[in-house]
Amino acid sequence: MKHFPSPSAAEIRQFRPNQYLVQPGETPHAYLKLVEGWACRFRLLTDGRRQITALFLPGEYCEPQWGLGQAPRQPIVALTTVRAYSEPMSDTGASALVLQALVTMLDRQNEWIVSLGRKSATERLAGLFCDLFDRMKAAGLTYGNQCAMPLTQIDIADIGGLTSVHVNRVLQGLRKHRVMDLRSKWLSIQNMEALRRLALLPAGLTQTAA
Amino acid sequence: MKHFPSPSAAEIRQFRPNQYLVQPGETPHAYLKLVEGWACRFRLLTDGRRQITALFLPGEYCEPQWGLGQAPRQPIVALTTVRAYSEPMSDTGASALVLQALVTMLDRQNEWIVSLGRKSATERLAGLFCDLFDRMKAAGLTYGNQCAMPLTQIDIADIGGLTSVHVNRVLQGLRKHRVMDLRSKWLSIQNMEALRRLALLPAGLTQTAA
DNA sequence: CGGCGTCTTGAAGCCTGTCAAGATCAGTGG
DNA sequence: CCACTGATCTTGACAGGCTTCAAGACGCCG
Repeated sequence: MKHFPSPSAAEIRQFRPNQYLVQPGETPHAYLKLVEGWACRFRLLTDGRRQITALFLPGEYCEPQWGLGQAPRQPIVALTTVRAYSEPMSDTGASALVLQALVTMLDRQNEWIVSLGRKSATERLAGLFCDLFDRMKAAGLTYGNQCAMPLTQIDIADIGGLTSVHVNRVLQGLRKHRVMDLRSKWLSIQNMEALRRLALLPAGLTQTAA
Repeated sequence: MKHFPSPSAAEIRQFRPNQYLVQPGETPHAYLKLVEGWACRFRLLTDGRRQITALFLPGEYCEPQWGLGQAPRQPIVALTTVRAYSEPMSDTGASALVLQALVTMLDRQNEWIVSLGRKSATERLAGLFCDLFDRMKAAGLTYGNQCAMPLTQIDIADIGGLTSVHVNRVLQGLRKHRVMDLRSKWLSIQNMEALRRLALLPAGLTQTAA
């Protein structure tokens, strides 16, 4: 965790899986933008229940609200090996890019509240993988209808408010019906239309093989 | 907190229960700040399931992200009679107050994701009423350990991701154990410490009778 | 090759939902 | 002041989605 070799702060930091990018209460000095790897923010209840409240994918800002003088409330931990760019915060206020990231995060959290409150396990997970695939595509990291998906079933459970046992069963269902196949950290979507339908999303205009 | 006595735009608008303050896609011309009454934002799924994604109480800004060039994605409807102040948006960027409101909303949504994902019905509702009571207190609208609570059990269900039947049973449980009593749109908290404990919150420093 | 985390599977149970009916309450009009 | 109407609240019986518990299989790594 060496830093500040040069006076001008611009810098790439590297983290290993399960290493904290930031812990609650730390005062952040820069925006963190992921260059490579995945990270997540989460909350741990006293009895061990865990809920993941945000995922950060390559190209995305971690916690743009730091620019508004907000100290982190929840830890952020690397899910894979992560390389992150530390972008100095300007004193003159947050950039348009950062504010855009903030609004995107708000929207995403809103949708996730709807999922957790009113959708079934299958609908939730279908929606999750639609979202993640789109974000991976935005990062240029998809190959046809496939992309990396470095989450354990336990992670997925902690995103979806489920148990890993049930996640396993839902994934098997999706596999059996040829909707998508998630295996050894690799996602391949066989029927995007069906997946979007399951997620209760409007018909998708994404590319399909057929 | 009134300003802009000039003819230019400063204005109070009134809404009746179930009237929309704003619908998705409309371009907002001003910040809406509630002067009196409650409102909520929600999403309706095609099969009728409803999830409320935010509550707006007196003194609070509806949707501060409008200032960042974001069109509303979900409708906002009045739960009671509402009077709202239309605060003109400055072209020079969002005010510190509005940004503060934005960060608060992000935090609150985060907490609610944790509730919906990992907490039981009782824990969720206890947390909800703690939060609402604190916000009513901030608005100067509490009387001892009591305040107005103009939500139907159906509304509460749609906030908590539950059914109104189950909400009813949870409320009866809280009543029986002398934790709180919600009846005819009036909340009275008999045991704040117990309520906060149920909500899995850190010990509260709020006023108690004992 | 042993160990540890993850994945898979089965059986049993519970929290919450569904369905349905009656009670209570608020508002309206006579 | 009272009957009427629709929304909300309440209660009971039953069902189901998801969890819990437990054990075994698999895969990765030193």
